Amino acid sequence: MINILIAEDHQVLIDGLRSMLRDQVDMRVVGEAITGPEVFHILRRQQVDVLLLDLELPGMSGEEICKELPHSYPTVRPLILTMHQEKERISALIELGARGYLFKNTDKDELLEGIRAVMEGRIFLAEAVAEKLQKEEEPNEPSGYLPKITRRERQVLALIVEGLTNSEIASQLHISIKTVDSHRTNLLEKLSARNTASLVRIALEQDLV
Amino acid sequence: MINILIAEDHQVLIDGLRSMLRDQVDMRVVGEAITGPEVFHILRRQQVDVLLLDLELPGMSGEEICKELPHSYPTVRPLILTMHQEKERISALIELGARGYLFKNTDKDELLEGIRAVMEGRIFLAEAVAEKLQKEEEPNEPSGYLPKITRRERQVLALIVEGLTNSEIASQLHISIKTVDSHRTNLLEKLSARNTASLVRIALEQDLV
DNA sequence: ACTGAATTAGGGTTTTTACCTGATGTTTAG
DNA sequence: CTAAACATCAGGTAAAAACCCTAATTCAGT
Repeated sequence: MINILIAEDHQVLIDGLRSMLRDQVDMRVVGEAITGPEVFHILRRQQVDVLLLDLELPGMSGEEICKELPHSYPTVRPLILTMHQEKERISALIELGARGYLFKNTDKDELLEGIRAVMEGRIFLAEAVAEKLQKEEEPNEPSGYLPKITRRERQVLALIVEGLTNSEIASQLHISIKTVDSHRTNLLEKLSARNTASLVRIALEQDLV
Repeated sequence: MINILIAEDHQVLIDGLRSMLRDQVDMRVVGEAITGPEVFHILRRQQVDVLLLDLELPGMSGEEICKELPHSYPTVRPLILTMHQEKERISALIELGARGYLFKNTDKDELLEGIRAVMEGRIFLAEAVAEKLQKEEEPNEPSGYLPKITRRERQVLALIVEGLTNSEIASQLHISIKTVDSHRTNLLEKLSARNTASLVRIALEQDLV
C-alpha cells in the first residue's frame, strides 16, 4: 500500500487527484496540505511514502520543502506536480532530492505510473519533462559562459536592478559616483549590454542577482 | 441531464473533473477542449449546457471566448474556473456573459452547486469570489493589481526591455521621439517605476512582455 | 617581490532619460 | 452623441547615463 500526501493549494485539483487515486487498490491518500508548513505538520504524524508536491504552495517554495525533506523525512519521496517548465528549475529540484517531475497537463496513466515508479525507488520524469530537458540551449546567447562578474560589480548590479541611481548607489556603498560609473561601464561591457534596460534584462534572465 | 464541456489545458484537472462529475447522475461530460478553437469545434457538433472554462487556454483568451459565445451559442452557459483573482477581470467577464465564476481552489460541493445554479439560469459566484469583489480597493497598491497598459504602451515597453533607445523605438514604430517619450513617462507612472531599470524589472517580474 | 585583477576615483563630453506644460486628432464606451 | 481614454507631437530643462581618458591603491596568486 502506497501512502500518498497531496500538497496542493487548488482544491479542485485535490479532489480530482483524490477521485483518481481512490480507484487504485494499492494507493491511499493519507492527507492533503494546502500550505508549505502544513506538509511538515502532516508528515510529523502520518506515514507518507509519496508526496505529490505542487511548487506554488503558500508559505514555502517547493525548493525549500525538497531541501528540508531529506533531513527530517528521508523515506518520503517527493513527486513534483507543477506547471513550471524551466529546465534549470527541473534539474535543480532533482538535485535537491525530488524523485519525480510531472507537468499538470500529464494524464492519469502517467501520474499513476509516476507514483509507482518513485515508490520503487526510481526517478521518474514525465515524457514532456524529459523532452524539455533534452532540448538544446537556444543559441541566441553565443556567450553561454557568463563572463565573471566581481563581487563589487554584482553588488552594484543588484542595486541598479533595484532602480537606484548612481548617486544613490554611491552613498549606499560609501564610494564615489565615479566609481559606481566605472562598475556600471564594466558591467555593460562584460554582459554585452547596450544600456541600463538590457543590463537589467540580462541580469534577471541570467539570474545574476 | 446537464451536458458539460470541459475547457482546460491541464490534463490532470480534466481527469479530476471527469472523475468528480462521473458520480453525478444528472451530469454528463460531453467533451473536453484543451485549446480555444477546440471549444468552438466541439460546440458545433455537441449539445452543451454548461461550459467549464479555464481562462488560460492556448490560442484564445477567456474573454474572447465569452465575447463570442452569446452570438453563436446563446444557450451555452460559461462557468469560469480559474486561478485569476483580479476583481476587475471577474466583473469584466460577468459583463461579457459569464454565468459563474469559481477559483480552482474551490471544493467539489461548490463546483457541483455552481453547475446546477448556472443550469437553472442563476449567476453563481463562489464564496471566495464574492468576498474578493466586496473587498475595498487597497489604497497602497500591494503589488497585486496591475494598472492596465495600453496596446501601444506594451509595444513600447517590449522594445525598451529589448534595450532600444527612444530614437530607435521611434524609427521602428514610425512615430516621433517625443511620442515614445510620452509612452515611456506613462509607463513609469502606471507601473510605479522610478527609472528605466525598475521599469524593466517590473515588466519582467509581472510578465508584461 | 612581481604581476594582474579589482577597486577606487578624477576630469570632461555627448547621449539618453525624466519631467513639465500644452496641444490635437482618433478611438472607444456609456 | 459625448466624454473619456488613447495616441500623437512640440519646446524646454534638468538629471542621469554612457563613453572618453587616466591613474592610484589594494589584494591575491605565482
